[in-house]
Amino acid sequence: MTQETRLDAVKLDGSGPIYDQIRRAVRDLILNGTWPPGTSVPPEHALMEQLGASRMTVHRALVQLAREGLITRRRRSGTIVASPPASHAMLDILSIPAEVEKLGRRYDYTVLSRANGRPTAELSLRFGLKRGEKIIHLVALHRADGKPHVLEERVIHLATVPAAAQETFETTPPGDWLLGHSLWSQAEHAISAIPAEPDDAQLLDIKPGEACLLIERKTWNQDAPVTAVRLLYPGNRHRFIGRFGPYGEV
Amino acid sequence: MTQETRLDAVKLDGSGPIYDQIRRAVRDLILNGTWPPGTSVPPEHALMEQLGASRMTVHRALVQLAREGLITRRRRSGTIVASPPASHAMLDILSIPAEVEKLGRRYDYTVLSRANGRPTAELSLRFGLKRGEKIIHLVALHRADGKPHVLEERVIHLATVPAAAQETFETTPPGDWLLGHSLWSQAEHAISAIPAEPDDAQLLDIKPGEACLLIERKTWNQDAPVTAVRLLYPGNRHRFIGRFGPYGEV
DNA sequence: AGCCCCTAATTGCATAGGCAATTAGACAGG
DNA sequence: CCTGTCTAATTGCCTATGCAATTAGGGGCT
Repeated sequence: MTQETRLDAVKLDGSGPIYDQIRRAVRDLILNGTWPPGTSVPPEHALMEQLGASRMTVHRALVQLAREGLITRRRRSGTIVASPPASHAMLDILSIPAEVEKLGRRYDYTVLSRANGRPTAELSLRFGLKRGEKIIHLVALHRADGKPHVLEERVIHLATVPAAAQETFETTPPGDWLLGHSLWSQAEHAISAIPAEPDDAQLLDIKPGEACLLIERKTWNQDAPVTAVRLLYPGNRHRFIGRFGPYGEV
Repeated sequence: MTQETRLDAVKLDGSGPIYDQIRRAVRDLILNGTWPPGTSVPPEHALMEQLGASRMTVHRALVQLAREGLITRRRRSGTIVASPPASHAMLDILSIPAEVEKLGRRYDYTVLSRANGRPTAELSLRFGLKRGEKIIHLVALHRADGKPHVLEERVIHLATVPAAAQETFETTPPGDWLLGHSLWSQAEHAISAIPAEPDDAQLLDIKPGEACLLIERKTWNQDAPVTAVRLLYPGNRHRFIGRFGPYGEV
C-alpha cells in the first residue's frame, strides 16, 4: 500500500524560483529516502496551502518531477514516488541476474572470496580508497547457463553501508543486495578493454590475454562512497548499447 | 547573425494538448533543418497571436524545449535555436579531432582508402547494409602526436547524403565533414572488446590479438540511414566515462 | 456478495493578467 | 568617437480561476 507522508516534511529554502524550491524540496525527500518508492505525495491542494503558493506553481514543480521520472501521477489516485525504472538500460548492468535472465539464460553465481577489514595497498590503488577505511572486499563469478558470464570484484564501504558487515552474500549477489539495502544518488562508469590476466582468464574459461571488456563503476550517496565494482566480461561475447539523439537521450 | 524565421512555418496538428502541439511543431522545424542553429524563434507574443493560444501555453512549450536543450532563451534577446552542445560527452566521440585535442595532443589523420559504389558481401554483413544501396566506404587512421589513436572504418549512405560523392575527405575527416553537411536525429552505439586483427594491429602499432575497444555507431535522420562507423581503439589506452543517477543522467 | 451508478477528489490543461529582471538598441552628451 | 542613460522588448515567474478527464470509493439495488 502507499504509505502516508508527513506534510510538514516539505520545507522551502527560499532561494530561486518558488516552483524550483518546491521541486528540489520534494526531490530531496525522495533521494534521501524520507519518502521511499510507493509513498504517496501530498495532493496539490495540500501543498498549495501548506506552502502558501498557488496551485499552478505547485503543479509546475510536480509536473517537472514527473517528467524526470521521480514521481508518478494519476488523476484522482494522486501522486506517488516512483520506483527507479527497472527497465532502464542502466539497471541491466546494476543487476547481473536481471541482465542474464533478460538474455534467456539460467543464472547462478559463486562467491569466491570475502574479506572484511581495511584495504591492502594494491586494493586502495585499484579502487582509489583511503588506507584507513573499513571495507568489505568480494570476488564473485556469475554464470549464465552454467558458463562464466562475468567476474565481479567489489568493495563496499562499511561506513556508508554498515548492514553489509553481517551479510555473507551467499544467496543474493552483492549488487542486488545493495540495491535493496542502500541508497545511491550518483554513479560513474568507465568502460575500457584490457587483456585477461592469467587468473581471471582461468575463472572466465578463456585464454590469457584475450580481449575483455572492463566496466568500472563507483557509486555515491550524497558524496559518501557506497561501493565500487570492476566487472570483467569475457571478450567479444558482450556489447553495451545505447541510443540517443543529438540533443540528448531519446 | 541570427536569421529570420517565417512565422507561418509553425503549424499545429490538432492532436493532444496545445502546449505539446506547439512543442512538437517547433521541435520538428528544428530537427528537420528548417530552423538551423542560430535561427531566432518568434517571440512568445507573436506565436501567441498566430496560434491563438495564451502566452502561458506558448511559454510552457518553449520552456520545455529549452530544458531539452533545443533552444536557448534570454530576456530581451529572445529565443534562438541552440547548437547541439559541443561540450556533451557524445560529441567527443563524434569528432575525433576534438577528442584528441581535448587530451592536449596534436591531431592528424590519413585516409587509407576510399571506395564509391555498392557494398561487397562482407561489408553489407559487417554494417547491416542492403546490397543495392549506393555508398561510400572509407578507412582512415587518426593520430595523436603522430601515434595511432583510432582506426576508423566508415560507410556513408549516398541516398541520404548525396553531397558526399564529391568529397575526398583529404582535409576534413568524414565524421566532422558529416557534422556540417548532414542532419541526424538518432544514433545507436555499441561498445565491445575484441582482439586486434593482424592488419588492424599493424596500423595501430600494437600486437595482433591485443585487446581493443570497438565502438560501432549508426546514425539516422528520420529513419533514413546516414552513416555507420566502426572505431577501433587500441587496448587499454582508452576509456569512456559516463556519470548518472538512479533516475537518469545527472 | 456482486453489480451499477454517482459523487467527489485529484490531476491536466488553458486563460487572463500582472509584475520583475534583463538587456539590446536608441539617444544624448561629452 | 566613446560613454553613459533611458526605453522598451522579451522572457521569467506567479496568482487566480475555471473547466475537463479520470477514477477510487461509497451507496443502493438485486
